[in-house]
Amino acid sequence: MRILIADDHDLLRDSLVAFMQAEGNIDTDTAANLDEACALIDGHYTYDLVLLDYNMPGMNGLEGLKTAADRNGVHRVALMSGEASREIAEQALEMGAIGFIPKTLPAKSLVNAIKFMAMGEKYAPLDFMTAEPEPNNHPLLKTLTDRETQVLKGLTEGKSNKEIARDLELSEPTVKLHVKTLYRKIDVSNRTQAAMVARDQGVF
Amino acid sequence: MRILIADDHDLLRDSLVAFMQAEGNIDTDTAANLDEACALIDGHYTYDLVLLDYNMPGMNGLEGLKTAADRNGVHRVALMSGEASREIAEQALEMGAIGFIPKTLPAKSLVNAIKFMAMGEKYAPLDFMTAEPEPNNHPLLKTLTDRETQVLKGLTEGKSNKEIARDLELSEPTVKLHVKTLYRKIDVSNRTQAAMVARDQGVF
DNA sequence: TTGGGCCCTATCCCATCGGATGAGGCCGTT
DNA sequence: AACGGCCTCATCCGATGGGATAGGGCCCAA
Repeated sequence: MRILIADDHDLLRDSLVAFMQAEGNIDTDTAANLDEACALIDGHYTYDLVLLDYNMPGMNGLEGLKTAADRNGVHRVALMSGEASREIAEQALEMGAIGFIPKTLPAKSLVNAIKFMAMGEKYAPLDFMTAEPEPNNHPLLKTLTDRETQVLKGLTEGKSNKEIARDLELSEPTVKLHVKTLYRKIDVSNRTQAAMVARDQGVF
Repeated sequence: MRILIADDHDLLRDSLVAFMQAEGNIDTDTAANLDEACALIDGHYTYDLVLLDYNMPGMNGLEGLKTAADRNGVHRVALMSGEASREIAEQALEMGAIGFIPKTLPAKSLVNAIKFMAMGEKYAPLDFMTAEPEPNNHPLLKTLTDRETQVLKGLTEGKSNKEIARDLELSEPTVKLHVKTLYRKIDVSNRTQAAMVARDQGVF
């Protein structure tokens, strides 16, 4: 069994390799970015599993997943990430990834998941995938009312007031009011800044 | 010597602990999020170094750094991150962090850096800090001209066309032109969407 | 030299946004 | 009962944004 681990974190990569070797019977190659990974994939080995980090040079979100998955001789590609959300995991699986691994997993589960996928099984940690869209305890949202939060979400999606109004079944003036008040609360002066703040804080 | 490592990645945490123990003479506590870390800090141990992951639950950007640094008995706090940019590193150091560690460091350097900081020295990897604001090979920017790229940067900062024009020493109509054309190129219909796309792709 | 790409500027138009003001309804606490 | 918080809607205003159109300049390649 041969797997390829692509991640730009030296420590994580080496730790994983050590663990996999301890399992015996598993050959592990590594790459520090997508290009290196692709070069190895195009090489003379066939991998039972290609494990890609979501946040590594060359990935550009889920584009890199497609890039790697479209190569000859690639059977199974899995995504690995430290911070990615359920949505990204779901998108990856929809795009044909055989699995998704949050780096927050304990080492043992991590190794098991990799072996599991290398054998052709789909894998995604149940508790992670079934997690509620999170109650969102974010401090920034603490200061916002329900409506304001909904409106802010609309802003982060680049919607106009009119669109937000339609989606929430409100009148436009009402939306504008919420917009204005939430500007004051998070201390910004236009919708783009509001959206960026929300994104920066990882609210949604 | 006693240090506290706070990171939500089980594997990374355990690996680091193993490495530190192998060094001997270093007691290492761990936490999986900021709250746990703060609880330990408030406990009966005094840490020579508190190492915080930038992307862990409770951090909310650099807020968490302040939260931890403001506690009693905290001498030295360092930030650790897998993907953070130079700017964040610089901000952290400005805020009083004793160091910044990219997780992309080889294990050996990582351990040395931690020991270094625990002894009271400031640390930041030279090649990382002095790296150019990166030529930015991002594919999205490949399709944009220089001016469009500059304008897009302005958009991600939530600026108005007028502000962008002033900053770039252009007239407002010119900025509007660039804005319009870059909308077409990245297939969005307003500035907020453009800003979000740029942010999602990690362009700036 | 004749394009074409990129850059700059200008004007005009309408839609949208940001903000202020006023008003009413609902609900829970005081 | 009175108040405050939250939600709703309306009208009006000036500023900004999105888009079209039209012009000119520069430079490089065909």
